Amino acid sequence: MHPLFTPIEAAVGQLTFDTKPLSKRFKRKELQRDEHWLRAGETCRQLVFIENGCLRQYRVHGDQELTRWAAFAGQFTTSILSFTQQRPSEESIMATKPTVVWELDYHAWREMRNEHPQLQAYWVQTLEFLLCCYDDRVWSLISGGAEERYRYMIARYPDFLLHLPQHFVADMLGIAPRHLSRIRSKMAKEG
Amino acid sequence: MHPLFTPIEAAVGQLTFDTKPLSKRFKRKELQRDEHWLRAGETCRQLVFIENGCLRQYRVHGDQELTRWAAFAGQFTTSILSFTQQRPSEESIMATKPTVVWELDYHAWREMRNEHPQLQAYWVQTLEFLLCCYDDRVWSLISGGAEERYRYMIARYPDFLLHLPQHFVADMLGIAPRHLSRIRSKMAKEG
DNA sequence: TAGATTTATAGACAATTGTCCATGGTTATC
DNA sequence: GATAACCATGGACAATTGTCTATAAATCTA
Repeated sequence: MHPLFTPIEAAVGQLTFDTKPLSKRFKRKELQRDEHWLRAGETCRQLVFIENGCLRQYRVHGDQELTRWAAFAGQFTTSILSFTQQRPSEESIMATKPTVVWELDYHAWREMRNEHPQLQAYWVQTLEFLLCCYDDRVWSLISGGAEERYRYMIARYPDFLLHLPQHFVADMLGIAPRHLSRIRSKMAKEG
Repeated sequence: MHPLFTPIEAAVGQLTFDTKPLSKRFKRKELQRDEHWLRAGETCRQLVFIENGCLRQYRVHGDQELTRWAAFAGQFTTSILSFTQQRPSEESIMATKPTVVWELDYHAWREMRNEHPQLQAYWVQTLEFLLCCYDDRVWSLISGGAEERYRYMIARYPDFLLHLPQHFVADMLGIAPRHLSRIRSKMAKEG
C-alpha cells in the first residue's frame, strides 16, 4: 500500500486536463536482479513507478546492509530526501528481482505541477498521506516490543512477508534475523 | 528544528501577494500547563503556531502514556493524520507549560492555498521537508541500539533534552526511563 | 519558606534481544 | 540435474533492556 505513493493512475483518472503530455514524460527502464537503480552518493533525479518487480531501499550501517523499505508492482518510489532536495543520497535502491520501471524526471515533475494546480494538489495529497504512514510507523517503532511490531507489520504490510526474505523484514522491524525467527516460532506454537 | 514545520514567516517573507488576509486568519489562544489543545477522539481542525511555550504529543498505549514528540516556541504543529485527513485523532496534544498559540483553520488554509499557488508551493516544500525528517527518524529507530539513538537525538534535537523531563525523551527513543538514566550515567563516566 | 509532588538515579533481578554457530532446506546457476 | 549460494531455524550464551523498588534531588504549590 504505502511505499511510496498510491498509483498516480488513480489521480490521473480525476484530472480534467489532457494527461498525455504527462504520460509521455515517463521513460521505461529494465533492471536485472540485484541491479542498482540508485547508489548511495548519487543524487536521485527521478521518481519511479514500478510496473513489475520490486525495489528495495537500504543503507550501509557499520559493516552491514540495513533494509528500510521495499516497493512492489503498482507503486511509486524514490529516495525521498535525495529526490525532493536534489542532494546526494545516503541510501541505495536495488531490484530484488528482474524489474520494469517508468521514470519521471525531477524537473519535468516540477514543471508539470506548476502548470497544473490539479497535479500539485495531488502531490500535496500524496505527501500528506505518506506523512501519516511514516507517523504511524514511528509510533509502532517506539511503542511496543518486537513481537507487537511484527504483528503490526503482518496486518498492515502483508506483502513484505509474502515477497521478501525474512532477514529484510527483520531489518525493517529493527531486530536481528535470529530474533524474528524466534518470534515466528513462538507465534506458531501459540496458534 | 523539525516539529512540525519551519516557521511560516520564512516563507511569508518570500510571498509576493498581500499576506495580511493570511495573517488575519490566525487566532490567538492561551493554554495553561497540562491543558489539552487536542484530545484523542476529537478531529483536529487547526494547524497551530507556538508563540511561546511547548506542546507535547502523546498516545495512550496499554495502561500508560507515551510521548512521541514535542514542539516549542517558533514552530508549527498539529496532529498530522487528524488534520490532513480530517479524521478523529488517536493522539492527544497538551501544553507542558503555560503556552500561547495562534491557530489556523483547516478550511481557511485550504482556501488560501488554492488561491495562492505560492502558498501551495510552500506547503509542498514543508511536507517534503517533514518527510525527510521522519525518514531520518525511522532510520535512526531501526538501525542502532538505544545509546546510538540517544546520541543522535542530542545532536539533532538538543531542545528536547534542555526543555523536557527525561522520561518524555525516553518515550521518544522507545526505551524505559530507567534505561535512559543508565545510558546517561555510562556516558558521563566515559566523558 | 515548608510541604507535597514530580523527577532522576541506582541496585537487583527478570525478560528480551543479539551474537555465534551448526544444521537442513530452498533457490539460483550452470 | 548437480553444485553452490543463500536462507530459515534453533541451541548456547552474552549483552541489552525492562520492571520493581528505594532514595534523594528538584520543582511546584501554597
